[in-house]
Amino acid sequence: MGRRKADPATDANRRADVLRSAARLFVEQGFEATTTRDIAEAAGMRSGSPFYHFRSKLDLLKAVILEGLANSDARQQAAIAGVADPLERLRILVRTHLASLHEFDCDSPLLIGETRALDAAAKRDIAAAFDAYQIPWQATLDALAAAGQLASAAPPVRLWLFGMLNWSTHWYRPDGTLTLDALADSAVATLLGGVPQSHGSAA
Amino acid sequence: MGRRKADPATDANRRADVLRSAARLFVEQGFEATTTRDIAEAAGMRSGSPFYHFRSKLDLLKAVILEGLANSDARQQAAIAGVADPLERLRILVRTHLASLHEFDCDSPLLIGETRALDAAAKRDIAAAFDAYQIPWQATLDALAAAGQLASAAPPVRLWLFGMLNWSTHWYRPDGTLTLDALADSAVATLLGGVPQSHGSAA
DNA sequence: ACACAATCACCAAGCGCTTGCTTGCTTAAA
DNA sequence: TTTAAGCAAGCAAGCGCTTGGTGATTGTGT
Repeated sequence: MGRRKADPATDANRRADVLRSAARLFVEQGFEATTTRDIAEAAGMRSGSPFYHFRSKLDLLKAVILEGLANSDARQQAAIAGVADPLERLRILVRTHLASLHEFDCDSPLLIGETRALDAAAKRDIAAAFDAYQIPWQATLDALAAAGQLASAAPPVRLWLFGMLNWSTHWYRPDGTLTLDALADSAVATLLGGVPQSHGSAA
Repeated sequence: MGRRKADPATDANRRADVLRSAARLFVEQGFEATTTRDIAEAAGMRSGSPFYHFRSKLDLLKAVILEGLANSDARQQAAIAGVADPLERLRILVRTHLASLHEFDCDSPLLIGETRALDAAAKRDIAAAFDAYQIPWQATLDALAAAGQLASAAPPVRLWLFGMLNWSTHWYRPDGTLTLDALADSAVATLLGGVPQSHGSAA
């Protein structure tokens, strides 16, 4: 029994199934705590089959992170397209970033912070992709600083901002009362030091 | 050959040696990537000996985190004793926190973010200790908000702040040009939205 | 149109190694 | 003599990964 389904459209996406199963498990329990058998089972395969699509578990991790970064970048570009106001752009960037972090129903989640196991070469590739991801952020921060809405847009500010947002995976629970919209507003308000500005609902 | 050294003062601290070796390795390579054999070797023991002092690897992790939290709390309390100005208190809290994160030459480092492997009971104990650690922070933020130096001291603000600082383990390199003092100034300035205020040196 | 080779995607089985942890014993100190 | 602190050896389980084979699909020559 070589395969289960005869639908070629489904068959062509089996590699993507492995990728997505791995992504979800890596998010939920971390890279090291996830076994390749877990991934295979989640994708409806036997224990050795993921290695037909990926050379090693580390290769799989690298692919998951790069694909997550690419998808997040695409969503981000689409979201800020045509938005000129830097403050609105910042809010959108923050909002989509939080979505990529917490709504892993979407194509593929952001998995920064799980790169420790990777070798230097893989880290470099991921860093390059992340640099591209950050370009609109720095531009927006620069614009805000030029407009006097932000005291400084020096590089550490961007890092602090990403720290705020990325660390939210350690405490934010999507099933709680705080929505991602409210979370985004709060983050932007905290960074800009102003009074939280709600968008359509009172904060 | 039951032991190597006959110095009783040294002997009494063998358990602490295991603790410290584990702490350093957990910081450097993460909990899951560190084997109990690594820890034993770092402490100058055979592979099974750590289990005389700790029931399990998870028990060891819990002890490491709790001791790191307790030491950091003690350093923090000592640092802010007698400091009345809330802005200066914030800077000291941030500075000592960054030191606990990055200078693991000190007694025992902060190891938040490695709790995933622990069971619910251990997580509760650690959360309780961390709540105590956060008390001076919230008080200081409240004072700053009352003084009009901070727009809001609502709970998420404290979480954003800890996110900023804790995430710095992913990018800050102590051997770089940026000192911990400058880092602390930058973080405080970013949070308060003002111009970075240097303490004794130009920023 | 049809035989047939090649290929794709996967399974069944398991290999070699590492892991956390245990057991029985030993030595120095109290 | 008893206890504290550790060693030497190893066990059972689990790990990433490999191997050889198999049915379905695709491509090719006639």
